[in-house]
Amino acid sequence: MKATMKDVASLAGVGVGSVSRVINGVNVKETTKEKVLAAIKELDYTPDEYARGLKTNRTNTVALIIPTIWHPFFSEFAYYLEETLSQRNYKLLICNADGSPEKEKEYIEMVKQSKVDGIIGVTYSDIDKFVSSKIPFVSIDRHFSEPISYVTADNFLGGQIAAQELIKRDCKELAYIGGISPYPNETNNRKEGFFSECRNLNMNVTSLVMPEPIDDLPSQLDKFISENPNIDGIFTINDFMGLDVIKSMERQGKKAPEDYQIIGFDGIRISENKEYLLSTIVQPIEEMARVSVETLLNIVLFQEKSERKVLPVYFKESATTKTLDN
Amino acid sequence: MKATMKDVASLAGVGVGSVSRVINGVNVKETTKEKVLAAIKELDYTPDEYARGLKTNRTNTVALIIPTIWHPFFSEFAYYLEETLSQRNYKLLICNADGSPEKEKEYIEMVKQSKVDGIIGVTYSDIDKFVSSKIPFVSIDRHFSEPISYVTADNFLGGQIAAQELIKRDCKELAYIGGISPYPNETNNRKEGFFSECRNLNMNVTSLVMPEPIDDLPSQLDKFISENPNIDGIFTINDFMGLDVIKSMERQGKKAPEDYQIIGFDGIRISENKEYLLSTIVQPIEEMARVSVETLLNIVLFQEKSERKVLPVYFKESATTKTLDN
DNA sequence: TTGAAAGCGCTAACAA
DNA sequence: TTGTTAGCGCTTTCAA
Repeated sequence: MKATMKDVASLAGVGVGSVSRVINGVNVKETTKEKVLAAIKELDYTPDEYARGLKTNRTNTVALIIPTIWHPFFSEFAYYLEETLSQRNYKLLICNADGSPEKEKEYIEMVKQSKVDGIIGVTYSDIDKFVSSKIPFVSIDRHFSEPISYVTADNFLGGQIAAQELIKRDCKELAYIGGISPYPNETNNRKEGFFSECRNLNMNVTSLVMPEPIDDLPSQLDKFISENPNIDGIFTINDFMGLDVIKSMERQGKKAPEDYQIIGFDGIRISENKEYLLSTIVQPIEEMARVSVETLLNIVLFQEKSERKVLPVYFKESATTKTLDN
Repeated sequence: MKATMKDVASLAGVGVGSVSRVINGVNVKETTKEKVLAAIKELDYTPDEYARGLKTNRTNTVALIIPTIWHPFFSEFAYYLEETLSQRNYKLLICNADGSPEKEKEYIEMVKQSKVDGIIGVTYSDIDKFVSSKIPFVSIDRHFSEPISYVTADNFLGGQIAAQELIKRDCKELAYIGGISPYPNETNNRKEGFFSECRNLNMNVTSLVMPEPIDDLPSQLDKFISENPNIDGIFTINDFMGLDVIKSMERQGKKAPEDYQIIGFDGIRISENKEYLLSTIVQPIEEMARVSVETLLNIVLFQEKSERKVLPVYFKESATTKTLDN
């Protein structure tokens, strides 16, 4: 049978209060402490988190809601989240919401049930109603109507940088390719930034904007590309879309960076120490994770008000753009 | 303030026992049930999992210990685990152990602390001492000395299949390339299977076996490849190693499948709906996840004895082997 | 079929 | 600095 605090107390010949104090590191005489510690070791005692949580109402657990963990962006994000949380002695629960508002709601309920202390969520569905500003919630890449905390990369800036880099590399015919979600979404600013910068620099842009869920993506890409054969500089809403565009281009016999140049967005890598899949605007995923944890724990622990953090992005050259010599 | 069972009971005009019974679906008169349900809705009540866990000693949570979630094999595995667990109303905690036995131990302790009901672990370090057969633990890809449950793909068979497929495709000079861990490890059977089949078919095999942690992998590969210029069929311990070999080959101006053919192991895909990275022996990751959950919950819920499951693998052709016409 | 009441293992307030 | 004790919100006897 598992040892309880009472067992430790009686073996050590002290009260349960003292045992509790030793464990929580408050005022205890050295000799008492030693006796208790000896008893703890003797009985191989570890405190029951459930009983503790019942009193303190804290679980030291945070839930992450994402569309799917089976995606390098989210798995990298989850990796750094867990690392950061672990340092603060917190645990990480994973929820693959797959765009299901029910499942997102279920996890949000867990805060009320005190199964988790707070939530970090990358959610693209419409769950405003469930996310009241009273629960500790940090959103990634998304504004809610309520004053919810969020952490996001500077998507607008990313779009601007993409335009600059393509133009610097002598692209004459620019294109933007991406999907568009029915829900308000930070990623849309990537397009805005790109267009804005092109306008400033007096460049023309063709675009293919596909409503989500996207139906038969390859055909749509093939069609767009063959209808616009002179395109030589492409910015895609994210790296995965970039990969699809590259494949479509291949089908037309075109290769980057010789025949065209392309920049994605996200900065995805398959795994640590692996390369970027294409030239891309990198989101500072590790920093986003750290800032998310910090923001969330500030709310959980100190009831801080909601905060909004926008983090910088940068261009990372890989194999799909020409190297500038200078 | 959060509503408690007591609040519901007094609003419904019944005792807390009845509320509990309604929630747990046991013998209650219909009229009572209705009153209670109404009160629950009225107060937006949800049971506190902590209090419940304290009594029942169950958390409906399972922990997954892996080296890192930032790896497509593990993130796919975690994806299917979460999906399966979710159907059974269980939650999934993630632990990136990064090969740290301390962190693995910490999570194993969580079973004792009743923070989780059981553990599914892919662990390559030496933690036998902590994993007693008394705690609900399902190991992936690894034998422990104690009679611990495990689920694994048929690595030996995979190695055999790889040999067959390369030979079928007219490879004459075979090679095996992989790392080797100081801890007993299922993945070693991949090599054994490959060698065994080559022996049966009277084929010679060169091999590069590097002790882990591997120091300066690219140089070792370059050296091996330039010293063995006639190799035309390669089997690597896993897909990532395969990718590294492909890069090394590229540095020597060789391209698959024209100049050589290569088969990896794991069946990694970046994300759902994406392609395999190279021709490979596919582990049935989804099924491994389902079987792991089933095995674990049988132990947790029904105290079943440990089970050992070996699941089949299969060859999946992709761009790095020649297509057989028949 | 029910309500009352006894704990589950812990923390924290209180009194000593 | 301590031991004692009252709950935290729930489940589960036990009587009624």
